Amino acid sequence: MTPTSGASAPRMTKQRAAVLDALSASDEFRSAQSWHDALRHEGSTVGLATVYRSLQALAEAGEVDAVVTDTGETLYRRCGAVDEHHHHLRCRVCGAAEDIEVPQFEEWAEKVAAEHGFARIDHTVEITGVCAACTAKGH
Amino acid sequence: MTPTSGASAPRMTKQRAAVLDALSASDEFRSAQSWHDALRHEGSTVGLATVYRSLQALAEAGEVDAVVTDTGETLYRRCGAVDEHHHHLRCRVCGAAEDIEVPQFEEWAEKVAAEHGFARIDHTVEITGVCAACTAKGH
DNA sequence: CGGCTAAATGAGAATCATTGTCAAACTCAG
DNA sequence: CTGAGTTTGACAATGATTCTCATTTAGCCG
Repeated sequence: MTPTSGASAPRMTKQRAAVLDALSASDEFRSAQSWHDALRHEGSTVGLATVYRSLQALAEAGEVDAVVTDTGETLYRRCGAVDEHHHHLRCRVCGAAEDIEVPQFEEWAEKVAAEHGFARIDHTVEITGVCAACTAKGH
Repeated sequence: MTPTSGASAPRMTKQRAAVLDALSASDEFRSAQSWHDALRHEGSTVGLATVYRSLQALAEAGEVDAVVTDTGETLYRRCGAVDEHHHHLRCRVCGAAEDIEVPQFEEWAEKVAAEHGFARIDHTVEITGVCAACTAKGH
């Protein structure tokens, strides 16, 4: 247990590296299963469970964004800018996503939460709609 | 199909009434399964599938709020005020929720979406934290 | 550098919430 | 009251995610 040392870093295995690599190669939101497919197509033999484990670990470490869709699927994406928390505008037809910024939202959230006695705040802001291309197709 | 008539109102069966009733008796966020349990304890014989169907219908009709937790479970709660769209501040330890209002958020969302060419906007704003009571307990 | 031990992996079974199926029960219009 | 079309309920099916466990591997020790 070595209680004196801090949190131990996870081992760097080739499959964990592969997941990290795949994430870095694209900045789309994709499900764990989808990332797994991508890895398989690149010739990797990673198991689905391993992809899930890696993704979860990365999400906890704050290195990837994780959003839960309304169907219960969890989507992951490399978190480009660690320096600033941002939000998303997602097309509910084609899935395309764009980053957006919500000015003053963080401060506002902190303030309201404090007023209600809440601590350790976290928040989710997702805006969904139908993008121009999909609207043109009649959606 | 009767294309001339508008959307037909769903039939009012005793099980649908029971679901509505249960929802009205409490304003907590609970899962479909949890509501089903509650109904069974009240002596109702509603089936789980029926509870799911009713809850979905109500959510689509805007009569109940539905939020998806980070574990993929969908929680439902009677929506007190139909007149205004509101958001929630939820304790991630004990589940308590309070309604909050986000001034100008709707307009802001519309504007940003329009700038990106998106239409038919919808949004989710959830703030989670640890409430005073739970913080006191060491969480 | 070779060995060792605990952590990580992979294949598939298991789990959980939710949805689909279909015959039987029920609502509502006439 | 009666018929036609909905809705229901029991249970199977699905789909995503997690667990199990024997096997492999990373990283440390000598």
